[in-house]
Amino acid sequence: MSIASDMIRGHTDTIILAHLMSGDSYGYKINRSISEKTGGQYELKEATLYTAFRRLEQLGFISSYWGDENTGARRRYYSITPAGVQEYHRMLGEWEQSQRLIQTLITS
Amino acid sequence: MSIASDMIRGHTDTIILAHLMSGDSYGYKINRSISEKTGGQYELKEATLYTAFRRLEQLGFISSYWGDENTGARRRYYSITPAGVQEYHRMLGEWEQSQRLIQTLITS
DNA sequence: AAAATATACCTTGACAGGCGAAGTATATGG
DNA sequence: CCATATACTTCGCCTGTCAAGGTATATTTT
Repeated sequence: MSIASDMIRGHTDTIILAHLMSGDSYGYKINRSISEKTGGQYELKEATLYTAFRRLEQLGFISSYWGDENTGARRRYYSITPAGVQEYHRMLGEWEQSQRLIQTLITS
Repeated sequence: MSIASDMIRGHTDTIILAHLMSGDSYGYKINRSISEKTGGQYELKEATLYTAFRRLEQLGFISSYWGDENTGARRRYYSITPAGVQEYHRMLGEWEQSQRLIQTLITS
């Protein structure tokens, strides 16, 4: 990972929700996907990822169920809920806004 | 303040360095300036601001001296150091990079 | 004259998120 | 049979933010 964690902090949840917008998935795969999408420049740490799942489920933004794999390790799948979809859009809006704000503030 | 702190987190130091790029200044004024620049949408909390000053000075990115006001409250002025200027440019680069990364990851 | 407000700085303790480290379990390739 | 890949989980530390409280001086209001 080459990007500072504090830059991503506050976006972890949105990144996960974004992935689930394209359909149910599970932890390991989501992390793989992030790594691929960024050309290996970024990946969530496992502890961070699974902590985020707990938090998002707690908040009602995602729900989970065990997959019925008959081979390999068991997988816990996650679905985004309607509240999660709404939250995702809200977060996107915040990103747009904060992006402009930060740009204003860090260019001297 | 209407913007989530976690969105700004990781940029506090850069915001301060950016301000000092335009010349020496002191805490209260910098915070005012941030508030004005963002139309009141964002302001650093005092504790956060002064913690950041300590951190940046510790790291050698800024240096401080007491102003010689003969009226009003005393002011501690801050200067950006050469190392701070370098760090500022590095941070700007990180911002460009992470901005692209986040954009990639949060748009489904 | 007293009280309120603005300027200006500082410290303490709590909290939340990220993450290193370690552990559990199954399947596959050498 | 052992290493590696897949897949999930928990514990405890670290760091940055911030609410709350404090100090001190000058101006404005009552």
